[in-house]
Amino acid sequence: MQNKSFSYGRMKQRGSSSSKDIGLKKGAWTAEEDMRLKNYIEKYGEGKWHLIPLKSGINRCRKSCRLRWLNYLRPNIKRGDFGEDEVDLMLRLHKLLGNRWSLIAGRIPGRTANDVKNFWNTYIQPRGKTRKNESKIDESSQQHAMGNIIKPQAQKNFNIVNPLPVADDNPLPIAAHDDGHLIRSLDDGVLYHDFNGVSDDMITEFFDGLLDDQAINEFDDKVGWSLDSSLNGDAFDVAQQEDSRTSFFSLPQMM
DNA sequence: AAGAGAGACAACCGCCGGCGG
DNA sequence: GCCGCCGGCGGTTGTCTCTCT
Repeated sequence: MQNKSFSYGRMKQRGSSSSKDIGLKKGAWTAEEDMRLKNYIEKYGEGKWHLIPLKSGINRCRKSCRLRWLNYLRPNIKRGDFGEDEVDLMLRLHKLLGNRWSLIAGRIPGRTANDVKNFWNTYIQPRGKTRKNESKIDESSQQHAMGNIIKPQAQKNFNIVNPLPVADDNPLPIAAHDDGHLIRSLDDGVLYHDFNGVSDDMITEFFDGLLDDQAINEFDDKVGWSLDSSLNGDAFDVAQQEDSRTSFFSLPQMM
Protein backbone atom coordinates (compact mmCIF):
# COMPACT_ATOMS: atom_id res chain seq x y z
CA MET A 1 0.00 0.00 0.00
CA GLN A 2 1.27 3.41 -0.72
CA ASN A 3 2.55 5.45 2.10
CA LYS A 4 0.93 8.79 1.55
CA SER A 5 1.90 10.53 4.69
CA PHE A 6 -0.28 13.54 4.13
CA SER A 7 -2.93 14.81 1.82
CA TYR A 8 -2.73 18.54 2.07
CA GLY A 9 -4.24 20.08 -0.97
CA ARG A 10 -5.09 16.80 -2.59
CA MET A 11 -8.82 16.77 -2.18
CA LYS A 12 -11.16 19.21 -3.71
CA GLN A 13 -13.97 20.26 -1.50
CA ARG A 14 -17.07 18.17 -1.72
CA GLY A 15 -20.64 19.26 -1.60
CA SER A 16 -22.28 20.09 1.65
CA SER A 17 -24.91 17.65 2.82
CA SER A 18 -26.34 19.28 5.85
CA SER A 19 -27.66 22.71 6.49
CA LYS A 20 -25.89 22.61 9.83
CA ASP A 21 -22.58 22.21 8.02
CA ILE A 22 -22.92 25.39 6.03
CA GLY A 23 -19.79 27.41 6.46
CA LEU A 24 -17.74 24.51 7.69
CA LYS A 25 -14.66 23.57 5.75
CA LYS A 26 -14.43 20.27 3.93
CA GLY A 27 -11.83 18.46 1.93
CA ALA A 28 -8.16 17.98 2.60
CA TRP A 29 -6.76 18.96 5.95
CA THR A 30 -3.99 21.52 6.14
CA ALA A 31 -0.88 21.16 8.26
CA GLU A 32 -2.14 23.94 10.49
CA GLU A 33 -5.46 22.22 11.08
CA ASP A 34 -3.65 19.00 11.91
CA MET A 35 -1.47 20.82 14.37
CA ARG A 36 -4.43 22.51 16.03
CA LEU A 37 -6.31 19.25 16.34
CA LYS A 38 -3.31 17.40 17.68
CA ASN A 39 -2.54 20.10 20.19
CA TYR A 40 -6.13 20.20 21.35
CA ILE A 41 -6.39 16.44 21.88
CA GLU A 42 -3.01 16.23 23.57
CA LYS A 43 -4.20 18.89 25.95
CA TYR A 44 -7.79 17.82 26.58
CA GLY A 45 -7.89 14.21 25.44
CA GLU A 46 -10.18 12.38 23.07
CA GLY A 47 -13.94 12.63 23.18
CA LYS A 48 -16.13 15.71 23.33
CA TRP A 49 -15.70 16.01 19.61
CA HIS A 50 -18.40 18.63 19.36
CA LEU A 51 -16.24 20.96 21.44
CA ILE A 52 -13.21 20.74 19.21
CA PRO A 53 -14.46 23.08 16.48
CA LEU A 54 -15.46 25.57 19.16
CA LYS A 55 -12.30 25.48 21.21
CA SER A 56 -9.55 24.62 18.78
CA GLY A 57 -10.33 27.14 16.10
CA ILE A 58 -10.78 24.44 13.50
CA ASN A 59 -13.68 25.26 11.20
CA ARG A 60 -14.79 21.69 10.65
CA CYS A 61 -17.57 19.47 11.90
CA ARG A 62 -17.10 17.14 14.87
CA LYS A 63 -17.16 14.10 12.65
CA SER A 64 -14.44 15.38 10.42
CA CYS A 65 -12.24 16.13 13.44
CA ARG A 66 -12.84 12.72 14.92
CA LEU A 67 -12.11 10.94 11.67
CA ARG A 68 -8.93 12.89 11.05
CA TRP A 69 -7.67 12.05 14.51
CA LEU A 70 -8.60 8.38 14.44
CA ASN A 71 -7.41 7.67 10.93
CA TYR A 72 -4.39 9.86 10.65
CA LEU A 73 -3.15 11.86 13.61
CA ARG A 74 -3.50 9.36 16.41
CA PRO A 75 -0.14 8.08 17.72
CA ASN A 76 1.08 4.59 16.88
CA ILE A 77 -0.81 4.35 13.63
CA LYS A 78 1.02 1.91 11.44
CA ARG A 79 1.48 2.80 7.82
CA GLY A 80 2.71 0.94 4.82
CA ASP A 81 1.88 -2.49 3.46
CA PHE A 82 -0.02 -5.03 5.49
CA GLY A 83 2.21 -7.87 6.56
CA GLU A 84 1.39 -11.51 6.09
CA ASP A 85 0.47 -11.89 9.74
CA GLU A 86 -1.84 -8.91 9.53
CA VAL A 87 -3.56 -10.28 6.44
CA ASP A 88 -3.93 -13.67 8.10
CA LEU A 89 -5.45 -12.10 11.15
CA MET A 90 -7.71 -9.88 9.10
CA LEU A 91 -9.07 -12.83 7.15
CA ARG A 92 -9.76 -14.81 10.27
CA LEU A 93 -11.38 -11.93 12.05
CA HIS A 94 -13.50 -11.12 9.04
CA LYS A 95 -14.82 -14.63 9.05
CA LEU A 96 -15.84 -14.27 12.64
CA LEU A 97 -17.03 -10.70 12.61
CA GLY A 98 -18.02 -9.89 9.05
CA ASN A 99 -17.69 -6.28 7.89
CA ARG A 100 -17.27 -4.97 11.39
CA TRP A 101 -14.16 -3.06 10.50
CA SER A 102 -13.73 -1.25 13.77
CA LEU A 103 -13.73 -4.52 15.69
CA ILE A 104 -11.30 -6.07 13.24
CA ALA A 105 -9.03 -3.04 13.34
CA GLY A 106 -9.15 -3.07 17.11
CA ARG A 107 -7.35 -6.39 17.07
CA ILE A 108 -4.75 -5.46 14.49
CA PRO A 109 -2.35 -3.17 16.33
CA GLY A 110 -1.72 0.13 14.64
CA ARG A 111 -4.33 -0.28 11.92
CA THR A 112 -7.46 1.80 11.65
CA ALA A 113 -10.90 0.69 10.57
CA ASN A 114 -10.48 2.77 7.45
CA ASP A 115 -7.18 1.06 6.67
CA VAL A 116 -8.69 -2.36 7.07
CA LYS A 117 -11.76 -1.46 5.07
CA ASN A 118 -9.73 0.06 2.27
CA PHE A 119 -7.40 -2.91 2.19
CA TRP A 120 -10.27 -5.34 2.11
CA ASN A 121 -12.12 -3.50 -0.61
CA THR A 122 -8.97 -3.10 -2.66
CA TYR A 123 -7.24 -6.45 -2.35
CA ILE A 124 -9.53 -9.05 -0.89
CA GLN A 125 -13.04 -8.26 -2.06
CA PRO A 126 -12.35 -7.67 -5.74
CA ARG A 127 -9.96 -10.53 -6.21
CA GLY A 128 -10.57 -12.30 -9.41
CA LYS A 129 -10.60 -8.99 -11.12
CA THR A 130 -7.49 -8.13 -13.05
CA ARG A 131 -5.26 -5.88 -11.05
CA LYS A 132 -2.22 -4.08 -12.24
CA ASN A 133 -0.29 -3.94 -9.05
CA GLU A 134 -0.35 -7.37 -7.51
CA SER A 135 2.99 -6.74 -5.83
CA LYS A 136 1.36 -4.52 -3.29
CA ILE A 137 0.89 -7.67 -1.26
CA ASP A 138 3.82 -9.95 -1.12
CA GLU A 139 3.35 -13.27 -2.83
CA SER A 140 2.87 -15.34 0.27
CA SER A 141 0.28 -13.01 1.69
CA GLN A 142 -1.49 -12.93 -1.63
CA GLN A 143 -1.56 -16.68 -1.84
CA HIS A 144 -2.70 -17.01 1.69
CA ALA A 145 -5.34 -14.41 1.19
CA MET A 146 -6.57 -16.58 -1.63
CA GLY A 147 -6.72 -19.48 0.75
CA ASN A 148 -4.25 -21.40 -1.31
CA ILE A 149 -1.65 -22.04 1.33
CA ILE A 150 -1.75 -24.83 3.82
CA LYS A 151 1.04 -24.10 6.21
CA PRO A 152 3.36 -27.06 6.77
CA GLN A 153 2.90 -26.89 10.52
CA ALA A 154 -0.83 -26.77 10.12
CA GLN A 155 -1.03 -29.83 7.96
CA LYS A 156 -0.21 -32.11 10.83
CA ASN A 157 -3.34 -30.95 12.63
CA PHE A 158 -5.73 -31.12 9.73
CA ASN A 159 -6.85 -33.70 7.26
CA ILE A 160 -7.01 -32.48 3.72
CA VAL A 161 -10.21 -34.07 2.63
CA ASN A 162 -10.18 -32.92 -0.91
CA PRO A 163 -6.69 -31.80 -1.88
CA LEU A 164 -7.39 -30.71 -5.38
CA PRO A 165 -4.69 -28.79 -7.13
CA VAL A 166 -5.28 -25.09 -6.86
CA ALA A 167 -6.25 -23.53 -10.11
CA ASP A 168 -8.45 -20.72 -11.24
CA ASP A 169 -11.16 -23.02 -12.46
CA ASN A 170 -10.85 -25.60 -9.69
CA PRO A 171 -12.59 -25.74 -6.38
CA LEU A 172 -10.12 -25.48 -3.57
CA PRO A 173 -9.46 -28.07 -0.93
CA ILE A 174 -11.63 -28.77 2.04
CA ALA A 175 -9.90 -29.27 5.34
CA ALA A 176 -11.00 -30.59 8.66
CA HIS A 177 -9.36 -30.54 12.03
CA ASP A 178 -8.18 -33.91 13.26
CA ASP A 179 -10.56 -33.72 16.17
CA GLY A 180 -13.44 -33.07 13.85
CA HIS A 181 -14.39 -29.77 15.43
CA LEU A 182 -13.80 -27.60 12.45
CA ILE A 183 -14.43 -27.87 8.78
CA ARG A 184 -13.61 -25.18 6.38
CA SER A 185 -13.66 -24.59 2.70
CA LEU A 186 -10.25 -23.35 1.69
CA ASP A 187 -11.68 -21.10 -0.97
CA ASP A 188 -11.51 -18.44 1.71
CA GLY A 189 -15.22 -18.15 1.57
CA VAL A 190 -16.93 -19.92 4.38
CA LEU A 191 -15.84 -21.07 7.74
CA TYR A 192 -18.20 -23.62 9.14
CA HIS A 193 -18.24 -23.27 12.87
CA ASP A 194 -19.11 -26.36 14.70
CA PHE A 195 -17.02 -25.51 17.62
CA ASN A 196 -18.58 -27.45 20.44
CA GLY A 197 -21.73 -25.41 20.14
CA VAL A 198 -20.10 -22.00 20.23
CA SER A 199 -22.04 -19.66 17.99
CA ASP A 200 -20.50 -16.86 15.96
CA ASP A 201 -22.45 -14.40 18.08
CA MET A 202 -20.99 -15.83 21.26
CA ILE A 203 -17.48 -15.61 19.86
CA THR A 204 -18.08 -12.02 18.89
CA GLU A 205 -19.51 -11.15 22.29
CA PHE A 206 -16.62 -12.88 23.99
CA PHE A 207 -14.02 -10.83 22.21
CA ASP A 208 -16.09 -7.70 22.64
CA GLY A 209 -16.04 -8.29 26.37
CA LEU A 210 -19.81 -8.48 26.52
CA LEU A 211 -20.07 -11.79 28.31
CA ASP A 212 -20.54 -11.95 32.04
CA ASP A 213 -18.42 -14.24 34.18
CA GLN A 214 -20.82 -17.12 33.96
CA ALA A 215 -21.01 -16.82 30.17
CA ILE A 216 -17.23 -16.60 29.96
CA ASN A 217 -16.88 -19.79 31.95
CA GLU A 218 -19.39 -21.46 29.67
CA PHE A 219 -17.52 -20.18 26.66
CA ASP A 220 -14.22 -21.43 28.01
CA ASP A 221 -15.69 -24.83 28.72
CA LYS A 222 -17.17 -25.15 25.27
CA VAL A 223 -14.17 -23.90 23.38
CA GLY A 224 -11.76 -25.96 25.40
CA TRP A 225 -8.67 -23.83 25.39
CA SER A 226 -6.62 -26.93 25.90
CA LEU A 227 -6.55 -27.06 22.14
CA ASP A 228 -3.96 -24.33 22.41
CA SER A 229 -1.42 -26.95 23.27
CA SER A 230 -1.52 -28.14 19.70
CA LEU A 231 -0.43 -24.70 18.60
CA ASN A 232 2.72 -24.45 20.61
CA GLY A 233 5.40 -22.88 18.51
CA ASP A 234 3.13 -22.40 15.55
CA ALA A 235 4.42 -19.57 13.46
CA PHE A 236 0.95 -18.27 12.81
CA ASP A 237 -0.06 -17.69 16.33
CA VAL A 238 -1.05 -14.14 16.64
CA ALA A 239 2.09 -12.20 17.36
CA GLN A 240 0.45 -9.70 19.62
CA GLN A 241 -1.80 -12.04 21.51
CA GLU A 242 -2.95 -10.55 24.72
CA ASP A 243 -3.59 -13.88 26.28
CA SER A 244 -3.85 -17.48 25.27
CA ARG A 245 -7.43 -17.05 24.18
CA THR A 246 -6.37 -15.10 21.15
CA SER A 247 -4.79 -18.19 19.71
CA PHE A 248 -8.27 -19.51 19.22
CA PHE A 249 -8.11 -17.54 16.03
CA SER A 250 -5.27 -19.75 14.90
CA LEU A 251 -7.54 -22.68 14.45
CA PRO A 252 -9.54 -21.53 11.45
CA GLN A 253 -6.47 -20.06 9.86
CA MET A 254 -4.50 -23.24 10.14
CA MET A 255 -6.82 -25.23 8.00
C1' DA B 1 6.42 11.43 -24.23
C1' DA B 2 1.69 11.54 -23.67
C1' DG B 3 -2.86 9.95 -22.85
C1' DA B 4 -5.99 6.55 -20.81
C1' DG B 5 -7.35 3.73 -17.39
C1' DA B 6 -6.85 1.49 -12.99
C1' DG B 7 -5.36 1.65 -8.24
C1' DA B 8 -4.94 3.75 -3.66
C1' DC B 9 -6.77 5.96 0.07
C1' DA B 10 -8.40 10.14 2.57
C1' DA B 11 -12.57 12.00 3.46
C1' DC B 12 -17.56 12.46 3.20
C1' DC B 13 -22.39 10.68 3.74
C1' DG B 14 -26.09 8.71 5.96
C1' DC B 15 -27.69 5.77 9.29
C1' DC B 16 -27.87 3.81 13.96
C1' DG B 17 -27.96 3.29 19.00
C1' DG B 18 -27.28 5.44 23.46
C1' DC B 19 -28.38 9.01 26.45
C1' DG B 20 -30.42 12.94 28.65
C1' DG B 21 -34.12 16.32 28.91
C1' DG C 1 -42.79 7.83 24.71
C1' DC C 2 -40.72 11.54 22.03
C1' DC C 3 -37.12 14.45 20.53
C1' DG C 4 -32.59 16.15 19.78
C1' DC C 5 -27.74 15.63 20.29
C1' DC C 6 -23.74 12.94 20.16
C1' DG C 7 -20.37 9.38 19.04
C1' DG C 8 -19.60 5.73 16.15
C1' DC C 9 -19.81 2.89 12.14
C1' DG C 10 -19.93 0.95 7.28
C1' DG C 11 -20.49 2.27 2.60
C1' DT C 12 -19.22 5.23 -0.94
C1' DT C 13 -17.01 8.93 -3.47
C1' DG C 14 -13.48 11.87 -5.55
C1' DT C 15 -8.93 12.86 -6.81
C1' DC C 16 -4.07 12.06 -7.00
C1' DT C 17 -0.69 8.64 -8.38
C1' DC C 18 0.89 4.92 -10.89
C1' DT C 19 1.12 1.75 -14.71
C1' DC C 20 0.28 0.44 -19.18
C1' DT C 21 -0.03 1.15 -24.06
